[in-house]
Amino acid sequence: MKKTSTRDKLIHAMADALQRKGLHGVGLSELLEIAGAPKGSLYHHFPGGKSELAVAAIDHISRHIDSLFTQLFTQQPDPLKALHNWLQGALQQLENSQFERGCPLATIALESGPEDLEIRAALQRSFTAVRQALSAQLHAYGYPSEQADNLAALFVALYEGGLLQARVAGSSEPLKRAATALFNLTREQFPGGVRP
Amino acid sequence: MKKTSTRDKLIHAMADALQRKGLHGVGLSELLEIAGAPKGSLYHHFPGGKSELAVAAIDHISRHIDSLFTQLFTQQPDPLKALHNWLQGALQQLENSQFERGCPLATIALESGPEDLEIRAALQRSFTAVRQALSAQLHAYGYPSEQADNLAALFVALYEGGLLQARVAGSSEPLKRAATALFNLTREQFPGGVRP
DNA sequence: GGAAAAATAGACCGACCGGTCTATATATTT
DNA sequence: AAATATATAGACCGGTCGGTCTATTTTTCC
Repeated sequence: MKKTSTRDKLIHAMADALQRKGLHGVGLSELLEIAGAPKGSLYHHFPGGKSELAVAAIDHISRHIDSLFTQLFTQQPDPLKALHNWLQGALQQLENSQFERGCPLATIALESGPEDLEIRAALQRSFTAVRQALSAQLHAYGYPSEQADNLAALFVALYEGGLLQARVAGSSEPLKRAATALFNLTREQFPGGVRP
Repeated sequence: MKKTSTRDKLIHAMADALQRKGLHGVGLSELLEIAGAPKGSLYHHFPGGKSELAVAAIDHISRHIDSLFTQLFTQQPDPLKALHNWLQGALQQLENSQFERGCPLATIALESGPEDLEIRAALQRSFTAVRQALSAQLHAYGYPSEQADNLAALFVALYEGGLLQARVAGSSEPLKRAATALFNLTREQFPGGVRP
């Protein structure tokens, strides 16, 4: 009862490859083998070829992050604790994959140039959405919207920069340390001002 | 009176390419054209080919960062202010290049897999050195060494994650916001405990 | 100035890249 | 069942990839 369409298998294969090695790091042949599809299918579903598939994968990943967030913030109403869980999950995934699976969008974000218009647009949409979702939660928690925006950007930076460092180090330590530093700092400051 | 050796021109071309497009984003032909060197010279100076050149470029970049740090921390004894200047400089460079030049090591850090042994080792050395240099400054400023290590990792994450977000956004805003958030937080906490 | 070493030069190579094209099979619709 | 989309299949292509190899020039050193 496998219902996954060829199209979805291609998107999934690309998404996985993006997380592991980035866009330039995967060849079409590898992608097709993983997806179990012939070349004709790829260009039938994605006439734009590799980059159109990449855009579809980015959008897919973006939706996934979205649903992950709503889940996290529902389970844990305190957004700072929810963010802590988010980082924990990402770290878990990184460790379970021998430090291969970091942020699924970071690599292509750095690989892509200004000439890759649609890829860039998709990435921009996704990152903006993440920051907004995060900021909204912080704002609802009590942070003034300006501070919430700033803190959202900082948490995304912690996620990206922390995963990158952990990947290079082959150890979770850098991310854990960075997260500890930030959470210690936030613990001493509450939305309205100083701790009661 | 141009004294730059072919070897150095190759390293420089590679370093620039790594910052702009990463390792897989550049071809040897492009590298050679920029450096104004023939293929024979490349394989004379770097028998290991592209990846050996990449390692040399990483080491070069690492030394550059080192000297930049000593300069920054000499000009500005307060390490937090020095770090602020560091981020400002990186942002300047990003803006001046139409958001093409981010961290020179980040892209290859995400592209490289566990099979790229020497590249990984070079990256690991470099990132570890950066965190250590930074932590030492914070420690000398008064932070207990544990906290200094944590804060160092957080600042590197801010740099990496902030530049990545700014690059994707085509705007300095995300990095500025993240930096503002972090500096506001640190301003309220001093090494020994709470502000006097 | 002549031998040896270092560096430059670029033709050449097989492998693989992303992409196109035609043919066949499978649903879908009438 | 016939007709028509839709999807699968993979041979094929030109271009570029990183890398090798031989020949020549330049520098170094005695």
